[in-house]
Amino acid sequence: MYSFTEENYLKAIYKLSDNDGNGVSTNSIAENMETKAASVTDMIKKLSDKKLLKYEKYKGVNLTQKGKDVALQTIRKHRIWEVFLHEKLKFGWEEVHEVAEQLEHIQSELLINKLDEFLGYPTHDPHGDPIPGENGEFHSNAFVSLDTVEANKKVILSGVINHSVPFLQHLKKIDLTLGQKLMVIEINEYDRSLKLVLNGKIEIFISNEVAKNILVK
Amino acid sequence: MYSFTEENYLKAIYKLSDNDGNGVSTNSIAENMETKAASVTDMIKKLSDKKLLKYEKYKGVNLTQKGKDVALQTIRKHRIWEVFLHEKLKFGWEEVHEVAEQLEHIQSELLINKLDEFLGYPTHDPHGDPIPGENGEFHSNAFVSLDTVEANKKVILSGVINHSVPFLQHLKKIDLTLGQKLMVIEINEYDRSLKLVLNGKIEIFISNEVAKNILVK
DNA sequence: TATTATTTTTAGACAAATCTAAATTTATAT
DNA sequence: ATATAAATTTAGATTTGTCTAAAAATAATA
Repeated sequence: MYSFTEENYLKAIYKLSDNDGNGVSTNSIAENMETKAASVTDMIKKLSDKKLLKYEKYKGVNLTQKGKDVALQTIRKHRIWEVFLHEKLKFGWEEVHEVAEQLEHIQSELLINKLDEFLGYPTHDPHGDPIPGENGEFHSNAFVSLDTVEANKKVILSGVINHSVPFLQHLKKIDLTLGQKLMVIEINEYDRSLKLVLNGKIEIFISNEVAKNILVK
Repeated sequence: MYSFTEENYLKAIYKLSDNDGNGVSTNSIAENMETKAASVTDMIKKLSDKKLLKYEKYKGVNLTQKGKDVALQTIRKHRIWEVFLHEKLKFGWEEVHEVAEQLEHIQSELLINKLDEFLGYPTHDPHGDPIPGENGEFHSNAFVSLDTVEANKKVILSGVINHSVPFLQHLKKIDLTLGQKLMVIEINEYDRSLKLVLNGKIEIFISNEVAKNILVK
């Protein structure tokens, strides 16, 4: 239906959209996709011809409903594959993204639906990001950032904001993985670094920078 | 490493090779890949430059060891994915090929090895074709065609020669699927059609044409 | 507001893979 | 052995996605 490249553009534009009506700029797309602005202009024209987005010269772009649908289905496939890689094939959460970037472009409705069923209809990927449904609907997750949690309240690590490989590797090393039960037991006044207790036993310290990038519920 | 298209050419040439030193003809490749001879010539030159095959004008091509390795790894990936689709996602054996044609091109050594482990190191795909190992080695399967089996000998359906969707659908409809235990109980002298008994219970008739395309052990 | 600076677009070129039509080579048949 | 047929290659064009360099539009600043 749509090419590998078209799907990647739509996904990038979707993620860059604020839904405030302000068009996504050519440069921001180019930066996000690690390509040049001239290439983006070319592709934008093509996607506009296909009614996947609205484009006015020099004004940036906004996805149409059709464009959003394609983006959401691609994100859905990406995240379902990530669950498969993590849960079934035991990939680390820092390893799943790269492979899922390829798998998300496999064309087969049947495949993704059967995979979804095989995995028990997961609602979140291994980074805690919600998986859109077949019709693009999100069950919003209402997670909060760990640096806003009050002391002595039990929470569960449910997602991350920073998805970078080094960050994910760091968290894994200090046993902060998805589903981890934890409690903030001390908030340092000076730098807002935190002392946590994991599983009611081990105590660890994390910086505010790290805490800001962890989501809990 | 190699493009989608390059892998497909190498796979097709591998399958068309007799290993008798006779080059594979341009036309046979074109026919097999449903493309034009001129396109094949272009691609052949490219693959020859990359030392994946030996090419002399008007003499056809032969894969080098390097070319065979790439072809075998692609076939390995294809067949492992077919097992996954059939065993885990419950695709019919007539449905797996098309999707595996896409999945075989995903680039990740780690992925295919972890998938192989997840599936318990299968030796054959859902059509009974052997799965090459990591180093391209085959455990040859020594199956025989059902039309050569003597009467009253218990055998197990272990593969097919004809891989077409209609043929596979037909077999499934009459309960002839991989692993089915059966016995030839009557061989018609006139047209060499067969009467079979399945699981020691149900009796069915099949034509010689069908029998020739079924492999048993 | 006039002048820079930045962003975006256009123009033209390139690489990959394909095609058609024509030319060339090899095979076949009288 | 010569003519015809079949297979293969070349030449030139096309599509998709990309790029650089230059031009045009918009934004920022003095």
